[in-house]
Amino acid sequence: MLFVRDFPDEATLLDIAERFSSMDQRAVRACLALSLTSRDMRETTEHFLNGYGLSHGRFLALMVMYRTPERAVSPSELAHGVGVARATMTGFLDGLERDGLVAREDDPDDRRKKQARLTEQGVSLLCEVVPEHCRRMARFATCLDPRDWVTLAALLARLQTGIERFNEPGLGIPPDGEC
Amino acid sequence: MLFVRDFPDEATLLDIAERFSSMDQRAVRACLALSLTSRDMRETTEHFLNGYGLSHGRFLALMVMYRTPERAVSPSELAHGVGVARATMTGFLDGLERDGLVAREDDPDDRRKKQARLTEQGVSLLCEVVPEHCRRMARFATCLDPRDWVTLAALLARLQTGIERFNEPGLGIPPDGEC
DNA sequence: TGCCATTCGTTAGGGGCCGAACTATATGGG
DNA sequence: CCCATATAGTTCGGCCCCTAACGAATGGCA
Repeated sequence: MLFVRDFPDEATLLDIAERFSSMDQRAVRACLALSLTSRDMRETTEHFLNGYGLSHGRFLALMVMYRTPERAVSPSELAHGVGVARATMTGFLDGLERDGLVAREDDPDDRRKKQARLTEQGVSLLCEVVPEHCRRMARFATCLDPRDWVTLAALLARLQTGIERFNEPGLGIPPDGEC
Repeated sequence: MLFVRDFPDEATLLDIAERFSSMDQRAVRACLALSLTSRDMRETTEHFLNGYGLSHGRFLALMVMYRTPERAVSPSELAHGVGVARATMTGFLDGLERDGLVAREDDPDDRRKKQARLTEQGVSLLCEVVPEHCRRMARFATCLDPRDWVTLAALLARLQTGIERFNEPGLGIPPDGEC
């Protein structure tokens, strides 16, 4: 959680880690790996999408619309589906509309609402991106065999519940002076 | 890599995951967990640091200076140590200087350079934050026993090398039409 | 029916982060 | 000695993402 995250280089890392005599080196290394791996997964995908003029957030927005071609989707729904704030979705849609991938229309039933709809251009971009994206993911899934994926998920789940405990009342651990 | 990241809710996730018939569900779940866990670790730390008026990046910058009290550190070194661009470090230092935690001085030997130095106020803030931070980390390390931390690190390392392969020449996998 | 709480999308403003370009300085080779 | 090149720190503009606040519209309830 300290160094964990933006990974100064490994040497710097271990140097810092030394100070945490109370913390297991193995945990430090794993946390570092966790942070790095997550970041790299994200960056790789982002880079792939950038090649098509998309960011990850924008791509997810398109995917949510793509999922339900029969009906248009409101910005709020999109925001919820993608996992960003409504204000953020406004920005995404501004960009997507500017690029001609999406059209915003008024909702005839509720005059507060809008509806976002993929344009033909948007659909054809997805037809280009999605299959390649699928192939990449499928390939990535072969890094571990199914048993290991399950193990990984289980370990992560335990970390997650550990993190949740942090956000509960602060069961104090006796201070140990300095680090 | 697709949905992996900003975690639309679990239901949406699995809904999307269905389309990837070629991809193992177990891998999808683990990737989602990976993304979520990393995000939560990060957020928890960030929240803790915000309570002291720090962001994670700023905190790391302070820590890099704290490590070598005997000599001042240049912004470039700091940027490298923390893992951000030089331009980003300029912003951090602006904030830290404004808050009186850091002083920027000219380097007497090289007039291009500056030197960043913790002020007394900066040191005393760290004295307040670091011990608590250590306790938090030590507590977090107990989520898994050492054996499991090692397992986790090993699995993540395998993922990492898998990701690296993505950035190499594109060994094409035959397209499979639609997803 | 009239009013109030809620929801909609948006705007404003902030922080984190980046790359490119700029200025000042340093340095090595001709 | 001079100039090309490299490096330092900064500035600028951009994207991602957030919260807070807003006006417009809605819907439930007195």
